[in-house]
Parts: sequence; structure tokens; C-alpha cells
Amino acid sequence: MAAKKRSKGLVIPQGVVSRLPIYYRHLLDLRSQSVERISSAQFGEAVGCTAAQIRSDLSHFGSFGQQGYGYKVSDLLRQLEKILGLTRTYSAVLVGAGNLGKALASYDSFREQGFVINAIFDVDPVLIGNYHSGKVIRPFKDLPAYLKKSKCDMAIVATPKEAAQEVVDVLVEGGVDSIWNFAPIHPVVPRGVLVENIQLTDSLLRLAFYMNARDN
Amino acid sequence: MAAKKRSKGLVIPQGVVSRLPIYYRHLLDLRSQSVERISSAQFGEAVGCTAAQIRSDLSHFGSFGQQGYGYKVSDLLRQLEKILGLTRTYSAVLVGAGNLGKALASYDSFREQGFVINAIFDVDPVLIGNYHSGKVIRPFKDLPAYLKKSKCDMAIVATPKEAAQEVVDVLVEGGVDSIWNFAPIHPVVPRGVLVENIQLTDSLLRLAFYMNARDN
DNA sequence: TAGATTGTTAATCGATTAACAATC
DNA sequence: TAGATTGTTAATCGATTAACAATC
Repeated sequence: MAAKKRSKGLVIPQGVVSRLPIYYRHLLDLRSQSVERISSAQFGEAVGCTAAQIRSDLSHFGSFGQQGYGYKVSDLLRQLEKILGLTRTYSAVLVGAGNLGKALASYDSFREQGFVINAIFDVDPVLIGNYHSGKVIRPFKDLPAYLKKSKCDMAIVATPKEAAQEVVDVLVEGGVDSIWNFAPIHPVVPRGVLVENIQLTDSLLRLAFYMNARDN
Repeated sequence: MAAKKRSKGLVIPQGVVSRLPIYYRHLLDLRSQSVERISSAQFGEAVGCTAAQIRSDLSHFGSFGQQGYGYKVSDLLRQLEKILGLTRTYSAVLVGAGNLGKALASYDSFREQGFVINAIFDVDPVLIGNYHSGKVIRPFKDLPAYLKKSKCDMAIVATPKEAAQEVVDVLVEGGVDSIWNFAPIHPVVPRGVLVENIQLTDSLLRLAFYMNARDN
């Protein structure tokens, strides 16, 4: 049975993982339009891939469809929520309260998805003590003590490049094992610590590449 | 000759394009450490791929190394700047002056890379007329007129989900053919218009997936 | 020259797609 | 039941890697 593969430790290909959030988003759309069922063919059409890919991707996690019918939107949505781990909440700390950090702290859709920022840290004395989205900005030096007291499922790193590795080290030292990193580096972490990087500049450079390639 | 393939219209695989910014970033690092030469083996080691992949990726664009020596950092950097289109500047408009838009407007590394935001637009009467990073926030309804007067190489879309497609339509109508989109949709655009999406939530969901998978 | 390392070709690997028996 | 569509297997496609002749 396909779902068993997971617990056997079989890895899910990266490509599959990248598509799951797309599927999930589309299912939310379908639900909001009160669509009850969808076939893999319709689904593929909507998200821009083949029906076979939809079915094959989902089969990594189990059998969620019904022959001759397709998938029930509400069922598949519930399954994807389970797969993506959206049936619980996540407590987070944010390090870096510059413009980007502030933007992330006040981004509602994260909270709606169950990610709650419980504390904000920065080194800048000008920022420390200020309130942002209902939270006081704390001095970075208090981070280790904070992590000792408070459970923290993940950290958001939105510092400048230069500070990022040190920040990650302090977080890992404090027991944080999942990091969402916006600094333009690939932080080095011990095995077992997850890092998901958002490289804004890389994305911009890809766009520049394609602009350039088109014009040539 | 490999470089010729480009002008013949041969497409560069997505994977290659995604790695170019990583290579570029590492070369900047090397230069700042005054490293003069590097072999594909050292390079691969540093960025986490094989030597063969480095050489194969670069060979899509030409022959930049020297047998028995490797690559001269300054030369390869110059070549990558050309490939990525970083030898010119790009004029941009920003639509959406919320927290994320403001963060992007004041993100120095974009300007350093040659991307200059010339105008900021929003629909919110509270924001219109305010200044941010030296630019006045203009009413969105003035965007078409602005695009008629002013050259614009690309647009940054940092609006809520609901507004994004309409904004993209207005931009495309106004002649903008490259869009850096931060709204959580895949905008529909005519052929020939480039869209690079940054899906913050998708990235967060991938992290959640891996957290969940690890704990099971 | 001898040693090192490229650019490229061939071999391998993995991911995507097409096809179809199973079955709702 | 007949029609539709799944989950999965086999075929295809493309990307990565290993190997090596070319050569600095």
C-alpha cells in the first residue's frame, strides 16, 4: 500500500513536495467555489500538469480517489492538510525586525495557516522595545534565554546576510530544528535541522536571465 | 560551439537557470575573498553539486575555463553577469505598498544589482501621497497614464491575492512584459510576458511538510 | 614535459507520461 | 450494466554523472 512507503522511510521526491502546496491552494479555491468533485484530468488542466502526474504524486501518500468518480474535494483537502502538517499550529520566533521581518510578522496568511509568531528579536537598539503587530521587539541577546523557557517549533530568519549564520547558530544551539531563512546565504546546520531558504535575489536574477534571453 | 546554441533558440533547462544565481553568488564571495582561480571540483564542493554539473551547466553558454587551470574567478564572474543580464539597469514599478511592498522597495541589494524602482502604486487612500524610500505612493488609477509616459522594464506585484490578476492585466495592457509576482496566485498572461512567482506560503508549506515528515 | 583540469560524449539515473487492468 | 476514472506498471524522456580525449 502506497501510504506505507512513508513510514518505511522512503523519501518523497522534491518535485512532488513542491507541487503539494500548489495542489493544496487549488483545492482551497475549488472549495470556495463549492466544487464537490474533480478528476485528475480537470485538476491537471487547472494547475498546469498532466493527469498522470497528479495521480502519481498523490499515490505517494495513499489512495484518495475513486474509480469512475475522481476525487472528492473536501476529502482530498483534508488529506493534503494532514500530509502538509496543517492540522496543528506552529509556534515561531522571528529574528530580524527590518522591513522584511515586519512584513512577514504582519502577513496574515501565515497565521491563518497555523503559524504563530510568539516573539520578535533584533540587535538594533532603535527597534528594541518597539511594538510590531502586537509583539515587543526584544534584544537578540535575550534569544537563548527565551528559547530555554519557551517552546518554539520554528524560526524565521530575516536578518542581513552578515548576521544570518550567527543567528542560525544561536537558534540551533537553543534547540530550534526548523528554519525559514530569508537571508541570502545557505546557512550551515547540523544534520536533522531543516532549512527552507527563500532567496529573493536569486528569483530576481532568474527573471533577469529570462528577460535577457528573450531579448537576444 | 556551445554558445551558438543560445542564438539558435535552444532552450536552457530550468534547473540550469536556477543554479546560475547560486554560482553567481558564490563567485561574488570568492572575489571578495580575493580568490583568483577555482576548479569545477572546488566550485561543486562549495555549492553542493558535482564538478560535472558545474562544467555541463556552464557549457550551455560557452567555454569559460582552461584545461589544467580551471576558471579565472574574475572572468567567470564577468561572463555570468553577461548571461544573467546584469550589465545593464532595469527600471521597475512597484504595485502594492503594504508591508511586503515597502520591504521590497527598501531592499538595497536589488538596487545594487541594477534594479531601480521608479514609481510605487497602491489603491489605499491612506497610503497614497505618503513617501517611501524617497518615492511618493501614487494612486493605482494613474498607472496606465504613467506607463504611457515612462519606460518600465519590469513590475513588482505585491498586492493581496484578490487584486493581483487585475493589476497584472493593467500592467500588461500598459506594455509591461516582465513581472515579479509576490501575490499567492499564478497570474494568467499573454504569451511573451514573463512572470517569476515568489510564493511565500508555498515555501512555508514545504517546510511544514518536511517538519511533519521528520516527526512521523 | 608531466600534471591538472577542461568540455563533451556515453552511461546512468530518476522523473514524467502513456497505457491499461481494476473497479466504482 | 456501461462509462468513467482511478492507481500502477511499463515506456519515454530528460537531467545528472562518470569517463576520457584534448590541451593548457
